[in-house]
Amino acid sequence: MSTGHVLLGLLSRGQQHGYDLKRAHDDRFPAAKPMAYGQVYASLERLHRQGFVEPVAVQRVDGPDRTVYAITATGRAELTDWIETVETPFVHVANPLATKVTVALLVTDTAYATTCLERQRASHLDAMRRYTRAKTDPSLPIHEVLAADYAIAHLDADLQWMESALQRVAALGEAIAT
Amino acid sequence: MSTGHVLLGLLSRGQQHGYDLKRAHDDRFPAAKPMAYGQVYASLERLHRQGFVEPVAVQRVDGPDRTVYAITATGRAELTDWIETVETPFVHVANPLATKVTVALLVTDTAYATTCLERQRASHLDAMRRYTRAKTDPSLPIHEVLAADYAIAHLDADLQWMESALQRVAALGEAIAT
DNA sequence: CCCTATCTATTCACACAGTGAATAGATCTG
DNA sequence: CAGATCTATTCACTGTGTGAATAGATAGGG
Repeated sequence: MSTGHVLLGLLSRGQQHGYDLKRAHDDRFPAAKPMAYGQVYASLERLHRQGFVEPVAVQRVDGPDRTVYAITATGRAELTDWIETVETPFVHVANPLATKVTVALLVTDTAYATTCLERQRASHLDAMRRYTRAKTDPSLPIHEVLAADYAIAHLDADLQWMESALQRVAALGEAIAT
Repeated sequence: MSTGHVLLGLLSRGQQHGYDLKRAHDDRFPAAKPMAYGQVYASLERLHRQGFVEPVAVQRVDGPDRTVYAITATGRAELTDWIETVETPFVHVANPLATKVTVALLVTDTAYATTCLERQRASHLDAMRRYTRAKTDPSLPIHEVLAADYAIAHLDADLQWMESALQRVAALGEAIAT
């Protein structure tokens, strides 16, 4: 539950209510997808149920009620634990490109799968160019630079995989036909 | 709904019931996470509700009832549509490594975040070595080869990103402190 | 002055995705 | 013939996320 941990991280800097948490998130993680309000309150409820977070006040200032939450000692422990845990990459390799190629081979033939892969490669190359160009802007904030770095590196990884896959589509097709 | 499309793909080869679909999936996607039975039946129900799939028979041969499903014309259309749709990569860049680094910087300081990143790097290097070694086995089935290729390419991408990030942790920390 | 638009803050109903255990008939094996 | 195993499905539950609805407060414009 990454969103939960992100909220805990934000709360570690001081108590806040849901609305502000959403805005703090979108502010501090500008490259990430904006958090929906519903998501924030649902996550807070889960965190509360787990004892990681506690409502400390209900204020009514300039508007509707706001419930202010604070991180608990347990929550802090959970948070540092999460930060210190090394993410184990790829227990099972979830490869959406391979999934689609395999399904394409199930449904039709090698030529078709090849075409789809090639179109996907073109799209990736295009995205790659966009991110590379974006990075030339010297005023780009650091978050965006790192986001672009990440995108470029992984687009390149996908491209490498697609090259490798294109060379083996025929063999894959045979493996599937049997 | 990738699982739904995979099921449609399997059904495009001929009608089947849930139990066999699960086994066909695990067979044809050996690198993927095995599908839980519950997931299969739930997905079939969703596909049915959407008109992509239809129960065509209830057999009772050598055991309990089995409901056989077949793909519909609509389902076939949906399937080829999905296959032909190019996946748009990274509308929003979801970068779990960056998320954790940012949260680490919110909670503590640059040195701490650096340590976490370095440990993550070590773990990635280790995984990289494992997959590289696995690939030396000449009898490795093609699915596994492609899975290893994918894993290696993306582990490398992560490693590249981590190098880049390590050089900028200080700057990131400052951006966050403000 | 009041009407509407906007901002603040939360809630609700809903959908999808996935897990683990339960159920239950049939067959095999000692 | 008792228990294990295989076949096939269902159930209750959790987590995650979306979009719309609700509702109070305030600011600006005709």
